[in-house]
Amino acid sequence: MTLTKKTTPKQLLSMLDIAFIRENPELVKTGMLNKGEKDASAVDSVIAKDEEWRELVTQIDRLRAESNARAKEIGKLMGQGKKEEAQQIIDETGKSKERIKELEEKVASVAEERQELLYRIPNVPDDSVPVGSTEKDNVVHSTWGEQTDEDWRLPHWEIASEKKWIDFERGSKVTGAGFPFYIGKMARLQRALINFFLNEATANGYTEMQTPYFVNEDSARGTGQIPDKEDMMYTIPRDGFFVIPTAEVPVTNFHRDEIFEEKELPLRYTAYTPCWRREAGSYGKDVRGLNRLHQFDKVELVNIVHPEQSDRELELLREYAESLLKKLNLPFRTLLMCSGDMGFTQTKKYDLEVWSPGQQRWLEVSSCSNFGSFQARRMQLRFRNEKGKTEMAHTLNGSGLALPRIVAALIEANQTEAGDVIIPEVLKPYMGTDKI
RNA sequence: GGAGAGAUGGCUGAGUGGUCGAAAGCGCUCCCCUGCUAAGGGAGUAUACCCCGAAAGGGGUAUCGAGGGUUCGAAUCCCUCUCUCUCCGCCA
Repeated sequence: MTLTKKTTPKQLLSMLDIAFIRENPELVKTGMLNKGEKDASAVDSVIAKDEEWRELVTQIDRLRAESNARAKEIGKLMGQGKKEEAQQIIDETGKSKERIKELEEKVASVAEERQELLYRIPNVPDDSVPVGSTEKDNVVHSTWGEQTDEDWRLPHWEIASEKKWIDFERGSKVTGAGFPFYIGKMARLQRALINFFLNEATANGYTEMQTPYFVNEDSARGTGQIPDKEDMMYTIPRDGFFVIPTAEVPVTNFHRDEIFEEKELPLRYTAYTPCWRREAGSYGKDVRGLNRLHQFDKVELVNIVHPEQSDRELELLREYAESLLKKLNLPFRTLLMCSGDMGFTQTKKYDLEVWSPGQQRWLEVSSCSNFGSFQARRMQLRFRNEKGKTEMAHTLNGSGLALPRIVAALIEANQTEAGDVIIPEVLKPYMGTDKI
């Protein structure tokens, strides 16, 4: 692994490869429209702007080459003591300097315009992604377990408040809505799930990490939270930090500006962190109980892989996340997200939704995504291929898993009519008890 | 928080205005020699972008923590910022 120095000046940051856009404009436009963008004119604009940029760069490079040659000649003459001849060349040089300066200013502004356009172009969906506009167009990839429907089952917030397991009111007092306290056995259950998920991940080849919970602006940009999802994050303006909305941000940025040897791939990391999300605009039944919080716990999985492996890796990641739900014995379904519902940065995405028998609805507990080279390009995360050339790696991530909705479903699915909650087999060693 | 020192290529580390993208050593790759568990000789070994070329390859520009300035010319001089280390203070 090689650490390169600051290879990501902002004006060079791109998301899709400009060369790829240039060569496949129609493909990129179609992808953009399928993802629900209103128009795809940014594609033509960026190609035109890039053309302009390249012409300017060529001009500047030529002028600089001339200027460098003159400076070298002066150096040589000075060394030989021919001061007058040197002075003659110096006198001739003035004008080209001004011209270069002028062009440099121009190229900087053109580069910025080009970059702005480039940022607006989303990743191209994979061929296997269904074209669609809303969540209704998502395809059910598979389902597992029985979707129970029994009248006596209570929603988790009723059970939890009855048992004094989760205190939303005091959470509101101490911090605000969406910041609950977990108490007693429920705190223990959280800890049990975190340990279970981390142990499963490390047993499956993931390297465990503990990460910073605040990141700087470059990192937020690297994984695409900026400018795409800036409003999702809490900020610490005084120190210029962003509070992480997911461990994906610090973990993926861990290798920013690095070049790997091909044999070092794939890299697999897992990290437990709390996640903070502003969730502006949410309301109603969506935010009831544990359904949507401003702070929640999650174990995240991140893979950095060879481009040829990423399709397969996404399936492995999905199967791994599904295996956790099976071990917890929680019925779920897996959705293949349609083009319009999958987000700006992904090429393909699966959502895992667990069945909530107390609420009679599906709750998303994991999202497994392939980003292709999109994030990698932004972060300059590369490897040296067999020809010795540097190439962008592919990145994937997935939740494995997010806790609150697991807890919700688990409480509701495992409640007995006597009012107990049965602990799933795999969690018993962590809980030290059969039921709570 | 106070005081000081520093930031050069994968690593160590030279270089205080002129053929410096950067000495030397280490590491790594390839070749040669030898033949014995180790050594010797040679060559190569940063990243990004632009131009030419079908390609192989060739030409050019930029980068010595980041940004700006002085100069015909900056790793070297000036300014701002960031980070690291040492000492003091504080602290889980």
